[in-house]
Amino acid sequence: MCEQSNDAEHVCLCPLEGIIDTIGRKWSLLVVNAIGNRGRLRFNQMMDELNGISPTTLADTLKELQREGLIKRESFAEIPPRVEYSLTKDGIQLRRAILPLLRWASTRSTATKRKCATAYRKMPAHRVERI
Amino acid sequence: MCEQSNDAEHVCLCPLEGIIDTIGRKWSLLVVNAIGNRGRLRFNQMMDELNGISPTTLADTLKELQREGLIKRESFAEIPPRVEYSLTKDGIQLRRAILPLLRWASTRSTATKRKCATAYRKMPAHRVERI
DNA sequence: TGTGCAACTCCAGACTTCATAGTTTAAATG
DNA sequence: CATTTAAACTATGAAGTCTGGAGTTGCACA
Repeated sequence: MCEQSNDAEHVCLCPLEGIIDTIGRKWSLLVVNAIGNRGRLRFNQMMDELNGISPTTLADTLKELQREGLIKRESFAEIPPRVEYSLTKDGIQLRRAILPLLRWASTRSTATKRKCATAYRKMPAHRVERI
Repeated sequence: MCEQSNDAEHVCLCPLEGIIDTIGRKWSLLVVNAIGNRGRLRFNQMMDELNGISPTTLADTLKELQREGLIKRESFAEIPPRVEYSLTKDGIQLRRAILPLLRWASTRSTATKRKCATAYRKMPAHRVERI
């Protein structure tokens, strides 16, 4: 624990202690990115975008992100009911911090696998880049 | 699956499909950063730096990162045996891509919790920044 | 009456992580 | 000669997380 350490050279990683259980979840960062991608997103839209996530996990992840103040949930009293998720200020900053990681993942994937290459060429840059 | 989609507008996240099981692990990114932080690191050094990880998890994570070509393992025939881990070229790029995320985590942590503030002030910048 | 939508919840089984204890090897120590 | 030490793990059993699919709720619309 760094609060007990008096070694000035010690590299303390404990800023992550509070947040690791949130952003360490398998899908957290991708959920944040997906929401930031579109501005606002609904549950089933996320299910479509995040290929492979289960509704249970998505629900858990959304609750956790909301608890940490990274996303905002708004529900509208309509029939059928509608719920929209968007990023908070903190969430927007997190999303900005994730972008290099996602770019790394894309370049790696296209370099090593060559799958989805055409789909990528088709995709307008602002879809990935814009906040 | 994006390879079957002919919708040019569809935002495809499948570059992540191959890598999500690796970087989606709870400690993967922190392990990569810890190694990059120091250049090369040994098992027990990582156990010290990554506060909270268990040896089982660390071993699994290292194997997975190695399998994906992100880190390199070198063992020396000494007594007691010594093993050192370092980043590959790919790993170095990944680490670069992670830095904004870690910086976000630090600012958030100091802003919201005010723990470890002195420890952070003590820490020389190059310990976090250098590759 | 019946179908459909939206946002979930529930469940069982699989996978991941946790904490702690133990293994291996041989030099160094008592 | 017996014990200790050190590093890098492995073993174990329990707890937490993820998966995939089915079910829930409430009301509009056919």
